[in-house]
Amino acid sequence: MSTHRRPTIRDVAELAGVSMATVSNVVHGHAHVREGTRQRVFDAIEKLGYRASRAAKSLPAGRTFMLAYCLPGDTAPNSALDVFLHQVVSTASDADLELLLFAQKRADRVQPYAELLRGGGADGFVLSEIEYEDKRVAYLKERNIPFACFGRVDDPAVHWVDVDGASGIRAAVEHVYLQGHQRLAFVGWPNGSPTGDDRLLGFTEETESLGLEPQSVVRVINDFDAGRKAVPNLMDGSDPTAIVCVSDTVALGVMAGLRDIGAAPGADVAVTGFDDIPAASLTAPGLTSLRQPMDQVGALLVQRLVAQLIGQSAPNSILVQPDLIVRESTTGNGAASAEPEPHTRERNL
Amino acid sequence: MSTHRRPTIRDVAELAGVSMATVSNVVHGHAHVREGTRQRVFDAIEKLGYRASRAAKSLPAGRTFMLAYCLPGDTAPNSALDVFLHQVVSTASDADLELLLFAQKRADRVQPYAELLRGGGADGFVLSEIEYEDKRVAYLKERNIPFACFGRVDDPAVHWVDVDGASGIRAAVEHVYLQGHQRLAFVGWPNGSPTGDDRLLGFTEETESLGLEPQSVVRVINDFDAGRKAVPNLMDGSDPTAIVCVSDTVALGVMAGLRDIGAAPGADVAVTGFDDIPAASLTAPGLTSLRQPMDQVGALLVQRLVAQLIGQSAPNSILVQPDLIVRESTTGNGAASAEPEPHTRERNL
DNA sequence: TTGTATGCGTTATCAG
DNA sequence: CTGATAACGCATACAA
Repeated sequence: MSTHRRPTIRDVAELAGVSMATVSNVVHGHAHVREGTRQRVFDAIEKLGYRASRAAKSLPAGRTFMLAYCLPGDTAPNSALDVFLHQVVSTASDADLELLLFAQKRADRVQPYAELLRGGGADGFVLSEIEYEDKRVAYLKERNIPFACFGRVDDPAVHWVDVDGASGIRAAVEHVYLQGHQRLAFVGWPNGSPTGDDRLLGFTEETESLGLEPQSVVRVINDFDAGRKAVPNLMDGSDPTAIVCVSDTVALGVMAGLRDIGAAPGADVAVTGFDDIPAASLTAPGLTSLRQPMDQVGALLVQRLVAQLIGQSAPNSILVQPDLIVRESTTGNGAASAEPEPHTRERNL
Repeated sequence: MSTHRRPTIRDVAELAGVSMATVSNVVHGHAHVREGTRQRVFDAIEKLGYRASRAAKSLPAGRTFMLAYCLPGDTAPNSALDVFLHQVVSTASDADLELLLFAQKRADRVQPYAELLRGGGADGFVLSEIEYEDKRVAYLKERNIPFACFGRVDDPAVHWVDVDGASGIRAAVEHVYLQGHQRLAFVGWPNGSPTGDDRLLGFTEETESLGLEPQSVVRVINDFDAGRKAVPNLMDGSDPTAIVCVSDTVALGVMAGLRDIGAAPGADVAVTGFDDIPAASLTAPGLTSLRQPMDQVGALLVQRLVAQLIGQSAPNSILVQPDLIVRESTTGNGAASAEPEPHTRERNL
């Protein structure tokens, strides 16, 4: 029928035959309350289905009991967002915090934060897609607003969690090396992205540490076609037998590029990616990749944030390790098993 | 330095030399205010960067100025969520509404809604993953709480937006038919999912309407391997030349299954999917699919919701059309161009 | 046209 | 141990 008015603390108090203050005390365990009244209050709460209204709590407390997260802007469709958000929401919920979502409409990365803050805001922010000299970090830090970053920040006072991309790529390099590959190549992103630079670093470090000659590196934007078109350049001189890529999207492009020039990815040339997007396991051959533990990251971020909110100290920066997922693109048997016979019939070309 | 206290309506009033009520009137355009004072108030607001606090507004208004959305539970990683949420958030923002995210922890689909509602809640809900006889729909409707569903509901009073899956599949069937295919098969989901049933309906309708014999149909869960394993059954008797699938995930599995038995998807057997997940364009051959206009859906849902909130009538149900994206899996030239030479060298097998 | 006073639901302070 | 009361920031009758 009609929307039943939500029960207030006064309703509970009347039903239990006590004052509002006593109800509040019972709920928060503040003062010592006689067991008898305590029980009556709990019964009334149960019976009425009472729960303190967020808005009413907010007002005197000066807090919102909400965390906020700004959706990444014009980036590519992000399947990891799903599990990330899930974990953020449910970890926040464990601390009785809710998650407010907002988005940026213009190019200005800071404006939406400022806007939200002016309107009552949130108790803390989860930031992702951190860039060098991130304006948002500066803005929030200056105002003493609690936040935690998914992505490293070069400031010991800032709380952040990041995936160890360098270590991930090192694992990939080691993996293909153990498969017998000596001539590797790296397809990276353009200079200037913390994540991209970090992953490239892992490649350089590990190939050096293995005593390999300097290996060829090309840089492309994070795009299937860009990866595809990079292959001819790559196979120009050094003829690598394994291509380590900065991302799955690029790696899948590279695989297509290899086919373009008549090479079988996985069989002729090993390929690795990063991120373990769904497509990595949905293609033949499957793409060896590095899975980011987005659930861990989400949980840790919120835990860091909560620690700040309750004024509890804790380590400021955490590096989590990605998991190497080995598939046929580096073992060669996938392409074979998926295509037991050569394609002989072709149409339309 | 320290967090500057947010300016209140009182600060604005003092600076402008008027009362709080006047400020409120100016902001809401309620009463007629003399142009001079109006300007002074606006100046003060501008200067102070004032914006009414959400919590303080909420209390007397009995509204939260927030919409809420419950993240889908244990479903597969959903890259469409990204653009969907983006659109929901930004459309809501156009109506000065924010989006609260929550999640369900247990099997009970209703409990998180009840919980949120008890704690102050939200002004309206966006629901997705609608099932037959959806408990949440019943719960919210019973309590007169505004909501809008992504997914059809068999109740003329309920506001919903859905993608026309039947029509999408009809387009796919027509497309492969025009490519010369007469023996089709459909790989669907198990009975009981509104979306799956709808898509199957489109297949049945269109093949009938084209005057084709009843075509074979198999049902599998929405899983790559399930699709892959379905192929042998499919090729048992009728030997279809085109396989229409209920989803991209299944379709990609089917393509792998075809390779398993030595058939080249795209060249030997046409395959279509649904959803246009990123993987559809990241494989060779590319997968012909149907793209759901998630941005449209998100915007329409919020618009429906807002219409309810301001008591404005509007059509309750909207069916949006998916777009057929034709790729090489139904034209045959993709596999060819991507693999100009047969794979002759194979390792490890 | 503008100002004053009250209430929204909660928590915290202070008496009893 | 328990109850009254002020305050949080805002909107809205109502008064001037």
